[in-house]
Amino acid sequence: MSKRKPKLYEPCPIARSVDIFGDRWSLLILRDAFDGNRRFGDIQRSLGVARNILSHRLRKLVDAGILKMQSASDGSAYQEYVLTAQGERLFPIVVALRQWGERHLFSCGERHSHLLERATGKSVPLMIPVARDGTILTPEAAYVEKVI
Amino acid sequence: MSKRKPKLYEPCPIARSVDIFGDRWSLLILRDAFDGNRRFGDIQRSLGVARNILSHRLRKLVDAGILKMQSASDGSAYQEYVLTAQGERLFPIVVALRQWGERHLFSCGERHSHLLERATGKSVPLMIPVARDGTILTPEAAYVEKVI
DNA sequence: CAGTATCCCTCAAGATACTG
DNA sequence: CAGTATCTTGAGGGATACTG
Repeated sequence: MSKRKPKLYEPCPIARSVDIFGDRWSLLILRDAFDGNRRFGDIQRSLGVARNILSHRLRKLVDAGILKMQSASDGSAYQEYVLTAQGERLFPIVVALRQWGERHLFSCGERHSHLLERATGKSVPLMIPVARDGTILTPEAAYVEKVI
Repeated sequence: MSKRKPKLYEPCPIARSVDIFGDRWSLLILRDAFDGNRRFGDIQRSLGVARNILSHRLRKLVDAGILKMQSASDGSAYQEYVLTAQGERLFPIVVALRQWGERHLFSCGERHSHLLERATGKSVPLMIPVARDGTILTPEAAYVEKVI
């Protein structure tokens, strides 16, 4: 990601999203946030990322309104990084990514982590786009209306 | 993404997904694929990406089983890049990304593209994770079972 | 048109030392 | 512990010329 174009006016929501998460670590930081990892050091150890990089990414996510800093809940003097309301709404993306990965990125006997419901202990149902009439929305049944 | 750790055994599906799309262009290429953009040159112009980079990304996506090359449908001698079945299952991720971006990355009067249903011309309902009992699955109601 | 090859440059990322 | 500062490296990316 160098020598980037100015990125003047980007009318595609996906393009703007990629501007925020389109790197090696941001989505993993968000995964950790949903898993309840709030402290700098915990995230750093969990990801194995260099601390200066983590510092940059956290700042970027805070600036984007996805995370916020607040005083640590355990009374220590330090800060925690927690999801904002806007950040919590990334849950569908994280779930969709995880479900796709669970299905397609592991060979048959290979073990991997699972997303489960706390209430039942069973796997979360596959998330699928639904149309207004309640049927499954296939890619062909949707289209993107471009702005002029 | 330099000096990467060997990435020996990565048990998290999101981490593996990020290994595939965790860059500036792959998600945009997939967006274009869902929009029906199949030709190298069309994608290149659409994204404004350098051709050598696009070449690399396309190969990576083909290697990952997300895209496949096939002869052009218009009878020309060239190839097209189209989604595989596995690639089509990325639709939820692309939709979730787009919906989140539509909602959070544009200021009030700012125009942006919209995802619509072909049948009705209306916007696609917001995709939300649902639990087995049919209720909305909140982040707190789910957890990740790690492998040992 | 659809790429590949080459060159160059920037910056993400890593390692480590340092500060409050 | 939670970062910041500094240095280094190399991969990602851009531009362009070239080939089938």
